[in-house]
Amino acid sequence: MSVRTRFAPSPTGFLHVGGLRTALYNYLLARQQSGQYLLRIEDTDRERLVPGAVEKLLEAFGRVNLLPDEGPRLVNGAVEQVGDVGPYIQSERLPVYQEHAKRLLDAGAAYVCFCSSERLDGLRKQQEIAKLSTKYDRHCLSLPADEVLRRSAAGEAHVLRLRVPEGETSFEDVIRGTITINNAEVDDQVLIKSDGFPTYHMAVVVDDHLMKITHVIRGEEWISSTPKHVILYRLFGWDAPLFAHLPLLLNPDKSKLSKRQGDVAVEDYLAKGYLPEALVNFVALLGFNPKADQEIYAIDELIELFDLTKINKSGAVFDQAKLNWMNGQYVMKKTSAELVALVRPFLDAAGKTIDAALLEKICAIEKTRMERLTDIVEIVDAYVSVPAFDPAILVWKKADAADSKANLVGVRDHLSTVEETVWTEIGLVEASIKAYIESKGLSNGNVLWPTRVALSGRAASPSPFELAWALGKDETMRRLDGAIASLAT
RNA sequence: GGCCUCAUCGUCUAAUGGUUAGGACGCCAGGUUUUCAUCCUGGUAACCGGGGUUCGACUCCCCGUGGGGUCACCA
Repeated sequence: MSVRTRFAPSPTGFLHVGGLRTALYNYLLARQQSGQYLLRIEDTDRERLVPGAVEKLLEAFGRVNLLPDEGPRLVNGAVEQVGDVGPYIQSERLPVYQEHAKRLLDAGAAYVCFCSSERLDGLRKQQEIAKLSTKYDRHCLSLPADEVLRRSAAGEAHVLRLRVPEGETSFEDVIRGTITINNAEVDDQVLIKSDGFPTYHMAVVVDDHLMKITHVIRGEEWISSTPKHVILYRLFGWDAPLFAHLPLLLNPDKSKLSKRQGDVAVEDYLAKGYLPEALVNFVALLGFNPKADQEIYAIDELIELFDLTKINKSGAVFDQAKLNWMNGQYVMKKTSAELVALVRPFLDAAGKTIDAALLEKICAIEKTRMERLTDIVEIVDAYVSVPAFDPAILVWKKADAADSKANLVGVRDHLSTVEETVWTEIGLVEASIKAYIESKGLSNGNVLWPTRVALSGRAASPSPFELAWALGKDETMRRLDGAIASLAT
């Protein structure tokens, strides 16, 4: 039997980083086993519908390269669905749930309940005061069939509840082993709401079975409701899939990762200049460790090495500092041309226009200094025009103003006579300046420090060779002249 | 509170009865360099507590403690 996994989010309008990891693991397993990975939209809560949410979700999946094999897909901006077991959007599957609900009802495995939310609230309150577990009291369990018929025919609001059988329920979790719970702890869960929509518990079981899902990989918060699902599988006479409940992603204070303490949406991270592949790599290692001594993994490696049984049981703090480092690793590995393309949108957004050739040179030079793509916005300024700076920083710690000025003049004069081809390569600029220094019997520091500051306007910057190469002859000369003029003698 | 669940450096993790408890991020120090970044070297820092089992426990069992999840006509 072919492995089929699925990611089944409720459409909130963005992709949570925890969701990204869940989707990723589903994807990795499916790819590794040559199976299918599908996306299902769980939009059975009409009150929380977010317009355009599915489109946004698919767009995010596209950007992180985790588009599903089956399910909704974006075609020219519109949502279409591909696959043989659709529809993949639950609100389009109502008849399916109704039909299965009827099966349960006919078999006596579920019952109609007319209790108002007021009564339920009151009941819950009483149980809390009495320190009892808050469960439905089966008030409507034994309603006569004719009364049920009469009241529902009269249009009285009602729901369908699962009749939890006696005994205990256990299931295998690939990550955690056997989990057992006494059915007395399980509530008579609502299966079909009064608006005719199924609850998550009903829909997830019916859909996972009908969609032939073999592995349910989802967050740890679902463990406690899994017994309900297992009971439903049994009542339907179906085999349950394998369950794998992933550890939670945590805030630095170990609470469940939340918006309050930073960004949680993949879209936010991309907007902040993180690369999709870095984000995927980072998130893959939160709760999973393929090799123990390797941090950077290409997606193909992850596919090859992924192993559900190696997933950790405890929650993982989402550590921004390590994400930053990892992103920097990925940025460094980009070619300058790739970086130009990646960085452009951020410059555009900041309203900065810059010559393509210059930008590519900047990328080549600044790559190792960039942690996020947005860093480019600041970096670029110093190349477009010299930042204002205190002439005092032109003076190297082991020299004085007169020496710095003399050396700047010397470098300027030397560069003004140099062949044009020298400006085409960093190495040639370097060789030329170093040959000049040697020929005059000067020291590197005395010459290079002021030259570099003159070109960058900053105490810390790339080397003067890189700067001169990037800036070109004219701008280099202009900056040297400016620095010389600023050093009054 | 009931139920479920988890527990190795600050953080992400390796170790599946015998290791000086390893790696990575961060931090610190040194090297290279005109400076910064990169790079290289080194350092800092952990088995939650108590009982067992065993010749021997981070590893197995029990209890405790602490954390988390969940107790909706939300997913």
